Amino acid sequence: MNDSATGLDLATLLHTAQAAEQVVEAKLAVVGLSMAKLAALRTLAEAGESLSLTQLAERLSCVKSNITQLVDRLEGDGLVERRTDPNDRRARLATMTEAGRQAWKEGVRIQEEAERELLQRLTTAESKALAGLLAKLRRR
Amino acid sequence: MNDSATGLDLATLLHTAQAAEQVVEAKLAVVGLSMAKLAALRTLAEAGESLSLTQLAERLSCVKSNITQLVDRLEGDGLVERRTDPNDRRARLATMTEAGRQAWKEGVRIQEEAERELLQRLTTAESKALAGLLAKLRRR
DNA sequence: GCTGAATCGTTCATAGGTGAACTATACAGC
DNA sequence: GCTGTATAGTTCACCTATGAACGATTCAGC
Repeated sequence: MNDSATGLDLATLLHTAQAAEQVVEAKLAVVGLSMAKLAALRTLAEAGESLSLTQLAERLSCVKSNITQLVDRLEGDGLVERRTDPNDRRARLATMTEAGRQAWKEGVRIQEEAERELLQRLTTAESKALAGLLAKLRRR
Repeated sequence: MNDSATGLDLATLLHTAQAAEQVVEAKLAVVGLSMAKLAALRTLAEAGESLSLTQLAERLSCVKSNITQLVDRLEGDGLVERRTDPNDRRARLATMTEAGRQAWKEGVRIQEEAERELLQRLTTAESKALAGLLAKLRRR
């Protein structure tokens, strides 16, 4: 309706991102994962050690109550365990189980494949251009 | 982690869209609206008449159960009313109230202003380029 | 050592989204 | 006219996300 001069609006950006997300989400669902769960597993894997729920919340850029629920679901799936922190009795440490490590590897494989497939539609130059434009939108 | 050659990944696209959405969402929240609510009001306004919940679901590209809840909230806010359809006793027609029409106008104003502010960071040529790249990603 | 402020995780209410199951109604074909 | 199937909307269970309030700890400063 607006900006007919440029052809770009927020709805387009949102819709494109959402569509891309749903493609990946659907592929991950086959192995019982979601992008939220995979992001948590990846964070734990990259940390190389257990993380408190607060650390997890910081690294995933979300609030603590969200992590409480996400770890509940991951624990229900047997991918993560809550352990007590010997140094701080307030804290709970999220620890990946062996099943969690397997799910993480499989999930990363699926996600990277889906991503490659999606970005294949753009040439290298186009990908660079898109990355630059998105960075400009994100600034500040 | 991957595609270091292009600098683009799905996370970047998702994050950019999400950040832009939150900016608009925050401004709409000031007048008690959200993008979901505004989209429903806009759809009713553009239709120029009452729409069944199924029609609303189709035009908003979401499932019926979502519309049930969204209209519940809009009705709670006094922006929309559920009326009976004289031609089909199964259907309920979502009708904008006068308050809904006011909220729609105000919401559109806020959203367009936020959008203009955001897209100001790009030149006209860049906007066109971005629109084209997004369309390429969306195709199929 | 005690006390008050900060931090940790949980719970709750709210918001937005999905899909499956259900009731009520409409309608085509016999 | 009846019957079976399709459609309309709701409810429910689930997932993801936020923010406020809360009990349990920790810890700085006195």
